[in-house]
Amino acid sequence: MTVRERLLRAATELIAEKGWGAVSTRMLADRAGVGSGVVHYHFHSVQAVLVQASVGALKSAVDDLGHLLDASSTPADVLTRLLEALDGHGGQELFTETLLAATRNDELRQAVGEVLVDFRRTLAEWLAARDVPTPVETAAVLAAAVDGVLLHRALSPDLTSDVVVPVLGRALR
Amino acid sequence: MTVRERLLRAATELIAEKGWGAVSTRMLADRAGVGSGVVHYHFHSVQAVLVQASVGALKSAVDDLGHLLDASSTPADVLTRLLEALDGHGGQELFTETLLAATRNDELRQAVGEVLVDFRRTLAEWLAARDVPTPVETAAVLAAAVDGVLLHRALSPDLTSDVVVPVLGRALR
DNA sequence: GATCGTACTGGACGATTGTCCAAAGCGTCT
DNA sequence: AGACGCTTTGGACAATCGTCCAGTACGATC
Repeated sequence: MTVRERLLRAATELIAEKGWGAVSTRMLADRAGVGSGVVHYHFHSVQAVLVQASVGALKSAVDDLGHLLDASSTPADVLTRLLEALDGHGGQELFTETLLAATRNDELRQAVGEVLVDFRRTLAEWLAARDVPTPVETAAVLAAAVDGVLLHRALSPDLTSDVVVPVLGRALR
Repeated sequence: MTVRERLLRAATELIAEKGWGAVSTRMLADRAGVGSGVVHYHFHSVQAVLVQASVGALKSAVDDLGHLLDASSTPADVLTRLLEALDGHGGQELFTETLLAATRNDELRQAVGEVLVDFRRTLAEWLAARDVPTPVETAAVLAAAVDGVLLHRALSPDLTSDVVVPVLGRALR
């Protein structure tokens, strides 16, 4: 793994652990096992590291979600896999932190917006092919609802797939 | 308004604007229109201001939501009002930031957890009285879904109540 | 009018921040 | 061997951070 990749990896970990606003140059360098100056050699600012790392993680997660949809047959199936996949893929905090940071950073907002539109379109097509009513609107709300569930799950672990899937499943009929 | 109250108000504004980790002593004092030393006169740390302010805002929002439930008759009605109320009540960012911070602060986690349990119980009772299936689980998922919608709405303003209510409404039948 | 306690100010303190840079390490080519 | 370019290091720099504290302002009490 190159130093650049190690820095991006460190960024995704630290955003989830400490929060977007609490990640510093030296934290990144320490976690990546390099000197502190190397951060500004590969990136032109700390914010740039965070943006590239979080957008990269978001894109790779949405890619996985695309493959996941192909392998799913029922709405309950896709909900279960969706929750599992996002949970594993860097943790819920990373995505929430990124969405929140996108609220305050125009460049990030645009990049995240594109990824989100892409995901909603893929999901809407899947829903439409299975005759779910109002697929476009349902996909948009579903994406948001899943994010909310991941966030709440961090505080109340009893919000398992067993609880979530039947309820959200009712919205997919 | 007392200086203490002005500081708490400033804290809720700044958490939403800048993010939990980016609120500083002098920011708080400036926004409240007081000298910088006064923060540690009324509170024993900056974190304490943020915790008290965010928990207070959360409690008052949940209180309003309780009254709101009394005035609502249909599930679609309660969804619409819920989204409106939370949107106005300090903005979506404040609540998301608070939930995220609760992930990293034990004292805050406990306080937020209690408020959340309280809200879910109230909502579950309302749902049960209207014969919505699995009211407890539905209330938990609904609370999470609404939070997710508010977060996504910050990035894609097209996620209006007109779009959200019909979809989530399907989960309440 | 002197004294007292509460509320508040503004600056000091050491630690940490983002950014930049001179120097050094190191493989490749002449 | 020498020169070159890419990568990395560790420290310098001003700015800002959280916290603390000596000193001031002011109404209430004696």
